[in-house]
Amino acid sequence: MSIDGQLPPKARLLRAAAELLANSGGSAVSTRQITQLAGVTAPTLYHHFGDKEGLFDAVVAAGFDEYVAGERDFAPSGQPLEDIRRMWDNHVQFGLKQPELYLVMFGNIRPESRPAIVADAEALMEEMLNKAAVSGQLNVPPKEAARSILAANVGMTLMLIAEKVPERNLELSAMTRDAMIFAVSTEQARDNGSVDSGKSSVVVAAIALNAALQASHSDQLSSSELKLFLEWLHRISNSSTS
Amino acid sequence: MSIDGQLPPKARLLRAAAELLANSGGSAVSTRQITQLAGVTAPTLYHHFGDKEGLFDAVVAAGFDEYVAGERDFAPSGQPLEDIRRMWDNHVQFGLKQPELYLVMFGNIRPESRPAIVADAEALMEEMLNKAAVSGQLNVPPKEAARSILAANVGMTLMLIAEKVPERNLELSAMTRDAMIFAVSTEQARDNGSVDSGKSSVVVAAIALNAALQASHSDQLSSSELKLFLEWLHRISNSSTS
DNA sequence: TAGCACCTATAGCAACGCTATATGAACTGC
DNA sequence: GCAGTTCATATAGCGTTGCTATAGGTGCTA
Repeated sequence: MSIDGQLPPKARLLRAAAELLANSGGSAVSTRQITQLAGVTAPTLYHHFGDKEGLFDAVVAAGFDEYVAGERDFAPSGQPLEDIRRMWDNHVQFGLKQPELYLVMFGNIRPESRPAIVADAEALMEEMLNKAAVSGQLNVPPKEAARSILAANVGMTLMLIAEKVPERNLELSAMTRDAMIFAVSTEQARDNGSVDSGKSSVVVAAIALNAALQASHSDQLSSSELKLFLEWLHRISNSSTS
Repeated sequence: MSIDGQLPPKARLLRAAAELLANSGGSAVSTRQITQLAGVTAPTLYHHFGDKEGLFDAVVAAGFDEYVAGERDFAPSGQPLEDIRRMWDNHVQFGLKQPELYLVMFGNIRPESRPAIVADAEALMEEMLNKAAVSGQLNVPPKEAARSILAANVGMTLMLIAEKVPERNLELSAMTRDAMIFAVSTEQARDNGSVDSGKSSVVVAAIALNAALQASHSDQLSSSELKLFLEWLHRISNSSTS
């Protein structure tokens, strides 16, 4: 009933915490449980991780690597918006496969305090959306698009986790996913065509140019010029989120 | 430093819990804090509410009444989908105005366990969507639509709560809201028209009829006939969430 | 061999949720 | 008017929680 295998105590603590978390069924996990399973006494935990939250952060960081690996594996299909769809589904699958870990990562909301991991996940999605923006497929600045899509993605995943397994309806996720992607994409990026979103082409072009410049680190302008130029573009881009 | 006013201990406990919750800033609130502020000893709490969660449930129930009151005040505009928009905004405003209470209500997710309050909020939205479905404005069964919209609504609200006040961007909420409503509505319900969702008119009609029958408790069919009929309609309706 | 980090254990603190038990107050039936 | 019952609150304390002051052991370098 303990984790051995000649591993150093730090690794044993991490493994014990992850294992207890995965099998906790949602109820709390105590430091005493963790240290006992790791075959270690209390102060060892605090020596290596500072406090309980530090340990959980470390577990989360490991979980995030796995999460990112899943996101990146699917990435380059050449169609950025298609990649966003896969990202969404991968996010949901990650949450349903490891609900307790997911809840620690994305379900621990506190007012005015964004966990680092959420910012990372958002950056990952923004990076992908940037490619869509460069090719003029985005109706909205990538940052805002990423934030909205991820919020809906997290909300949907949390709802699915809260539901009993046989009642989980992944079609709801698919519908919401497509609705969000549709909302942020330009008409030429859509299959069904013929929707006038009311956004002028200059705004779309500004969004695309903004994204392209940030991605390419162009040398054709001095850094101060570039800074001003980017700020100007940023203002135009943001005026699109009416 | 205590709540008096000749109120009975039960009411004082409720008020103390709500006040501490509102000012906790996200950190945990202990039963000892609550009972001390209420001017009462520990067993009194357990006599009236069973346990800590029971007390919080009672606080949440009171908060939910306030939430429902806000939702219902805005309700009957004659345009159900417009009412859904207001519902969404009201939900977000409620969350931003009382973030701690909101987090207890909607942020306490545990695997395979849906809090009663979520089901209530969903029923409230489903009720409203039913009106839209009756008039043929819904592309998707009301239950599924309510679940999806609410999931996105909660996700967006949680994201906004986690952001620092000056950085909260309500336009993201508006965009996501419109995207969700757009996704579940039929073409004739949309302002921009001319989008073919690929749903056949018979499916939309089935959804509308299904909603109308459930709302009216029609007497024109026997209960066994009605049951079979509803099941049949339900199957057609659900085939629309492709 | 001496000294020095590094790591782990012994023992225990304050705070937590909760409860077994007892006492007072209010109502009920005769 | 009084005993019996029920409701409501208090005293005191249990077991568990996250965390730490302190000390001892281990392996490396000088």
